[in-house]
Order: sequence, then C-alpha cells, then structure tokens
Amino acid sequence: MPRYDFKPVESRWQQYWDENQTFRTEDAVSEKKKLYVLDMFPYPSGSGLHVGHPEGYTATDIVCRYSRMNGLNVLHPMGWDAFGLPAEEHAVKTGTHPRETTNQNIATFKRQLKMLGFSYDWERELATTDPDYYRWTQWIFLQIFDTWYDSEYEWTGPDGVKRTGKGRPISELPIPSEVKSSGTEAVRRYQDKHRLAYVSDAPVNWCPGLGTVLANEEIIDGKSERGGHPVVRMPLKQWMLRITAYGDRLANELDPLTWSEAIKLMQRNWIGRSVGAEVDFKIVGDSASGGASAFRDQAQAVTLNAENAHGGLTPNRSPFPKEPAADTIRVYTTRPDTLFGVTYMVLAPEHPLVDKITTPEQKAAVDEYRTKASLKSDLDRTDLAKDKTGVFTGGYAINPVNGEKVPVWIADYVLISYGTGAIMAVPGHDERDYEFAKTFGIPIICVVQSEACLTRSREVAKESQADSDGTLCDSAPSRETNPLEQELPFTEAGTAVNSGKYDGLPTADFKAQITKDLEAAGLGKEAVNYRLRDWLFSRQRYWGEPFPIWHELDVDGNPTGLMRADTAESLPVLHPHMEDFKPTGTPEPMLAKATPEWLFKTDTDGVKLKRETNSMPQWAGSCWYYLRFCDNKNSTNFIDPAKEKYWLPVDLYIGGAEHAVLHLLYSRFWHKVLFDRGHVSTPEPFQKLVNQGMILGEPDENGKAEKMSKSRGNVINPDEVVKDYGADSLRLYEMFMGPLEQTKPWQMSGVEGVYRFLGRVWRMIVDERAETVKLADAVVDAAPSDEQLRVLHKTIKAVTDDIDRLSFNTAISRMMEFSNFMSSQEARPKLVLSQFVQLLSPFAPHIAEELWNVLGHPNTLAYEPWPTYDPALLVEDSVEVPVQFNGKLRSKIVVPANSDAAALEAAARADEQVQKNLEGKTVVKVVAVPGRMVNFVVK
RNA sequence: GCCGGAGUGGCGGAAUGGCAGACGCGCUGGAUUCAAAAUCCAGUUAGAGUAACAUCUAGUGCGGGUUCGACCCCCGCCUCCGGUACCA
Repeated sequence: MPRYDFKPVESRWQQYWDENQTFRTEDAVSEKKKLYVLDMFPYPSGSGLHVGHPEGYTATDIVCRYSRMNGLNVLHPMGWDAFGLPAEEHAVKTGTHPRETTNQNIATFKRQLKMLGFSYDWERELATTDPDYYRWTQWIFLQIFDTWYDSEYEWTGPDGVKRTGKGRPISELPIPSEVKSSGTEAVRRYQDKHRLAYVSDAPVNWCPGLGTVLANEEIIDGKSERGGHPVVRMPLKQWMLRITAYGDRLANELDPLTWSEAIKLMQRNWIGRSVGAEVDFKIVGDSASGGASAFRDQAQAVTLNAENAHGGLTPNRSPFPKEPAADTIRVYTTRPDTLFGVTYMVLAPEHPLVDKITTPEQKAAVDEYRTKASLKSDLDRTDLAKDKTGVFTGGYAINPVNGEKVPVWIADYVLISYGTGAIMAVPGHDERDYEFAKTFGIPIICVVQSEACLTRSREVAKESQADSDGTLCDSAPSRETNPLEQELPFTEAGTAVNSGKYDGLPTADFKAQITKDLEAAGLGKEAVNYRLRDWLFSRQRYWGEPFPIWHELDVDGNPTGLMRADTAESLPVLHPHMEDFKPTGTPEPMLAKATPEWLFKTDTDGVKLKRETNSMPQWAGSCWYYLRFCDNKNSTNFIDPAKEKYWLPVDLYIGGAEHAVLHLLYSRFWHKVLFDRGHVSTPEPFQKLVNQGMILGEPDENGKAEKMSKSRGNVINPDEVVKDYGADSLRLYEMFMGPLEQTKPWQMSGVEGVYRFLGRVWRMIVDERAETVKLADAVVDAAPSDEQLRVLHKTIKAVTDDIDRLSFNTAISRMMEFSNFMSSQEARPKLVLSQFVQLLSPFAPHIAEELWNVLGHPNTLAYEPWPTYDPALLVEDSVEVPVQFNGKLRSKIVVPANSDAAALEAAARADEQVQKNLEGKTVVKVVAVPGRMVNFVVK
C-alpha cells in the first residue's frame, strides 16, 4: 500500500463499524461493569458542526473506546436538542415548517458526527422534537404538576440517605379545614397554589424582539441572551416551576459530586442561599397612634428581655405571625445584629403597603416615582442607574428593638422579588444603604466596630481616660481629627456598640441572640432566602412542547382559573397544524392562533375546556434526555426501572461551561422531583462533570486569538479540516491543543503537525514504497530488545495514566515519543507495534484499525484487551541524577538505579566537577534523595 | 465591586517541592533531489565566554517569605479570561 491516505481508510472503517454494529450497547450485561459516558447533545443549528463540538465529543469517545477495551459495558449515545427559536424564525421568513428545517439540520449534524468516527450507539439516537420523546417530557411535566413540596417531611430515599423535605403527590397535601369547608373548588384552588408547576401573575420579562417571555437567567444586562433584544417587564400569567423548594437540596447535594469546585460554586452562588431574620416593624399611625405606643411597650419588653438574655426568656406575646399584620412592614435582613443602626426603611416601589403608608403630602411624589420605576426596564434599574434614587413616603415605622420612629422611603434599589420586598436600612454597615443615606442626608449610626477600631479605642482610652462612652464613630469626621473614627460603611463582622444591652457581643453571637429574643417576643424569626427564583417555564412560541393542560371555561367562555391535566394515556399533545408562523406581536402565544378543534373541547362532564397555548422552553427537553438514552424505544414508560437502575447515574458528562448553571440546575431539579416521586433511584443525574474549554479562532498577527464567530470570519469548518487532513488528524489535534478544560486558540499548523505524526506512524509499520499492503521491511516477528520493551511499557503506563486523568495532550506526546524512538529502530517487533496501535486507537481509531489489520489481526480492535504494563520492565539499571550546590545545578552523575542516599553522596563526591566545586568550601549539610538528586549545602 | 481560573521560549503547551521548557508548531543549517514537494538528520530561552568545546550568569507576570532546594507552598500586588452584579 502506498502512503498514508486517510480517505479510503476512514470510509472503510466507518462502514465496517456501521455494518457490524460494532458499538451497539446491550442493556444490563451483568458480568460487565457499566460506564455511562455522555456528551451534552447539540442544538442542530443551520450552520452545522463547529470545531468546538468535536472537542468534548472526542474526549468522551477516547474514554469510551478505552473503557470498552478495558472490558466495561459502555453507554455512549447521541441525540438532538432540537426545539428552539432559529427553526421557527426560519419558518417566519420562508414558510418552511420548523420540523422540516430541524430534520435537515439533524441530518447535517449526523453526517458530520459520523464522519468523525465517534463510537456512538446510533440505535439510541433521539431528538427532543420526536413526539415519542416529548410525549414523556409532557408526562414529566404532569408529574411536576402533580407534586407539592413538603418541606418538613423526613424520609430515607432509595440511596439510604436521610432527608428532610420531599416532593409528594398533590393528593397527599393536607387541606386546612376552613378550605375544605368552602367546597371542592376552593380545595382545587388551594392545591393549585401548592403545586410545583403553577400559574403566576407576577411581572415577567417580555421580549418583543423574540416574541416570547424569558426567564431571568436568559437575560444579560437587561437584554435577551439570544439576539440581544430589549426586554420589558410586564405582568402576564405564566407557568412557573417551584425550583426554589429544592434550593437547599440543589446546593447541599452538590458536595459528593465530582465536579470542579468552580462549577459547584457557580451553582451555589446562583442558588444564593442566605440565612437571616424576618423582623416586623409596625407602621406609625397618623394621629394618636395608640397602636404605636402599645407597640413601644412591646419593643421595650424586647429590650428588657435582652437585659436578662443570658438568664432565660419568657415569651410574652403571641408567636411571630405567618403573614405580617396589615399595619406591619416585614423586612428580611441577614444582619439582625445591626437593628440598632437602622435610620430609615425602604419599600420596593411595587410593595403593597406603599399606598397605605404614604401621606397625602407625599402622594404625588411617590406616585410619580412608582410610575417611573414601573416603566424602567431591568437594564435601567440595574446597570445604568447606579446612583440611588428614592422618595420619602411621609410615613414612619417603629424599630422594635428600641422603639424609635424610622422614616419609610421607597426606592428601586429594593427589589419586590427578593425577601419581603422591604428592608431596614443600616447605612453604617451596608454599602447601598450608605450611598442612599449620603444622597438624601439621612443619619448614619455606627453599631458594629471592627477589631482594629476596638483595639485602638482601648489604647486611647487607657492613655487619655477621657473618651470612653463607646461612641467611636459618627457620620463624617475625618481620620485626622479623630483617630478612633472608623471608616464607614463597615460591612464585616465585628463587635456591637451603641446597641444597648447587646454592646460588646461579637456579630455572630449577637445575631443568634437577637433572633432568639425577637422570636420570643413574637417580633421576628429566623428566615432563609434564595437568590434563585422560581423558574419561568412558559414561552409563547410554536416550536416547543405544548403543555398537557386544559383551562376550564364558564358558560360565557371565560376561564374560571381552574385547570385539568391531560391523562398520561392521551399524550403526546401534538402541535396544531399551522401555515403562518409570524409572531402575534403581542404576548399572546402563537398557539392561540391554532384551529378551534385543537384549542377547545368539552369534557365528559360537559365542562368546556380551552387548551393551554403557551409552550415549554428549550430547557425542558434537555432536562431528562440522559434518562431516555437508556431506553429510548420504550412506549409504556419514560424509562424502564431496571435499565434506570443499571445505567444511572451518568459516570462522565462532558460539555461546555456555558451550561454550568442553567441546564445543569434545571436538570438536577427535575431529577430530584422524579427521585422524590420514586421514578429514579439516584438523587443526582451526573456524577462526574467536566467542562471543555472554548476553542478560539486562529491568532492574528499580534498573537491575539478571538472567539470564533461568523462576523469575525474566523470560523473553522470541521468539514474542511477533515477534507484536507482526515478525521483522525482532526480528533488528534483537538486533543493535542492543550488541556481539555482550557480555552485555547486554533492553529492550522498544529493540525499539520499531528497529521505528520500519523504519517510517521504509518511509515513505521507500512512500506509506503510498495504497491500493495505490505509491512515495512523493518517490521519483524522477532522478540523485542530490552530497550524496546522498556519504551513500550513506559508508553503504555503513561498513556493509560493520562487517559485516566483526561490528560489527552500529554498522552499524545508520549505516543509521539514512542514513534520517534521506534521509527529509528532497524528491527521493529510486530508485538510491540501491535500494542502501540492499540494505545493509539481511542485517539485515531481509523488508522489504528487499518494498521491493526495490516499487522495481521483480522478483526476490529475495538474490544481487544487494553495493553498492560509490567512495572518491573520500567526500572532502568542506572539513572542520571543531578548534583546541586546550594540548590544550583553543578553536575550530573550516573548511578545504579537502586543507590541509597549514602551511595549517592559517595558517587557525587567522586565526581570531578563536584570535587572542583568542593574546593575551599565547608560542607554544612548534604541532602541526598535516592533516585532524585543530591544537594551539597556549602559555605 | 465580588467570586472563580490563568500568567512559563517566537507560538500551543510540559513539568505540582528535586535537571525548567517534554511533545508539537515555527525558524536555522544539512542530507536526499536536475529542481521542488514530501521525507530524514542536527540545532533552536536569553546573555557572557571559547577557535570549538567546556564553563559561567540570568530566567516561569511583579515584590516579599518558607525551604537544603520553589513554575510548584505562604503573604502582598499587577494583568488577562470566565462568571456575577443593588439578592438586603
């Protein structure tokens, strides 16, 4: 055979693998250990595969091929995340049905992936747009709809772990007697309010450009993540998923997972759990304020309690109410220890108490501010408008710890959607409150002292014995005039001052104590909040999963607010036929334009029903695809329980870091609901996660590499690379570029490099001058030399260890070293070459199969046992060891490999160079590490 | 701002306490060739030094520290990349 010609080789073996179903995976092979290796499945875009895709895909393919050779039963599937806007936007422009576009794109992607020789079991292929698939997406939605979260429930899962909190069937939701007595409709409404999937009327992010609402997570800097269209807030009835119920578990159950700490941290930050306290501030009545003075007594009672805080408390009032009373502002704070530093309060502009508290004099100003705030987009409210704005309402509330009257403002730096939508402002110890107070001239009180400040004050007190009242910081003095002054705001933990009986308490103790005291007095309570919001789950587009939900209509055809779910048997809910895919231009969903046959029906009991016309977001399909791969053809169940138990969890999941938060969080949430409802047996879907780094475009003349993008014109097309260098070279280069997880620039010259390497490997084995397939003359059937054997075994060890560490770039280096060595050998034993070809096969499977064949093995090497190394063969007789003087290299000596420290030192002292360096010096110490080095410490 | 990650030759990178720069690219020289491509061989951190070797000095973003010994560990900065942004 002539020179290395990848074209026939690659097509031959791809055909062979196809025809022989080489990578078809059997379920539940008991005698084999399982390994589930998953790629993040792609969105099949119209522009085809990007060189970023094969990076992760090659990495998993290497692991899979390697693991099969190690006797594991490997599940390695591929599918398509195929719902989404681009196909629909294309339909708007051309009238082509999104399904048609989607199928074309899938065909392109599949051809490109097959061309790269990945060892997927294509029998398991799926697309989220298949009715057979989204039937079960809808089914899972119904499970979520049928579930409420019992946060008190204690139970032990099939994994043997004890948990508090469980998603339970809605039928098990306890119904309060007053609800029950109001009739079945009231019960249904009560249940609907507690479901994990519920309809909410809260303001949402409507994106006119995309014609849909978006989740908070899909908005970046106030614009849509996709397309960068502006987003406005408006109230719309939308489906929400109660992911916040799982906040604790989503954060805590990250711990045992083999994910990078960075990604775990990102998820924890996204969930943003914080522990603090809710505290009630009573609104001051306008005139006689009997309520307020009564409250003053109560407040004093708290202070009193605090006095004997360490001597046991007597709860003296009713417990902290579940809902705040009508004349009460409830705030959430993580720093209840700063209650004595409160100088004003802020309500979010949307807060329901604003109308109540605003005085007639302030009404005009407040109304104006609220209107302005409501018109502001998120962009205006966050990024641009860093300057604090707000308006005084004219109203006051009473600080429960000291009975002081506190002015109440409204300001848009307080968000209605977080905590209670109201805050107590402590400008001395909060950056935002500080800025606000500075802007509006509100007093600033210091109630927490830093350690440094405290020490300083003690010293000064000792020296002068003058100033000792503890009031060490005020709002404005300069450091020069007052050495005790503390720079404000001081937001860290410290020691309490100006806090009555709590003075001197460290922040942590103070927090615990005051929370207890407030609770005892019925004025507050420990509370947990999440940055995470419930997941906005509906979109207004055509090309997404329809909801399996009906709305009841009254006799006039108006929705009653009551809902009915489709039965599991009636799924899937298919898309209606539509010709016109133009957006409605309003928040009215596309599906509302469907035919009446699709939209309406009358149920068996005569109730008229209208279909839900929202559709699910693209995330829905990707939330559970890893489950379906285990059993993609099951028509009676979303997954066979036995197969689920065998294959899950995913052992290795590789994909881009752009999904670090959203996809992974959503997926984990669904998985946990399914876990609670007994449909899956593991609490987490993905045991090990690795994020591949981004591949940048070719560096410019200044050596700067940028993100690949059409607009920059630096996109590398995998088709072109395969055409010029072959699939094996592309795979090898993608792995050789650098560490998998690192961002790195593409360099075509690097592809050339690995291509040349494959050519050298080819010539090492095949006689390229011969007309037919013929081994090179140097390839012999003889036994290897000791050196050849040692190099082979070193390579086996290195490549094996490197694959285990996913360190593919170094594995390839080691194979290059091997071929550099072996190519120069005049006699190359077949046995050694065969084992090397096996090492190469996970990386460059086509050429490896071909060479394996040429070396005389008739069958595929896909299941040949992975070579093992003999540690005894790795040991060299002698080693070269560096000799240092004061840590600096001065000489090298060759010693027997097993020399001990004494022998090492003796050999070093015998060395000519060493003796020269020893002249006139005093040896203080000698450090000799056998096999590593010798160091003379001299003076 | 906050939270992560990373800074090593001309370039991608290797070495996680013990010979800095493996492997590859590029470059230089040589072999082969009528010539080229391809291939093979040698060299390639910088500076000093030598006829040539030898040898010496400096060197892993910057400044300190720990250690017999630091790219590696610790402290303080700088730069770049990613995430996040009024979350009380």
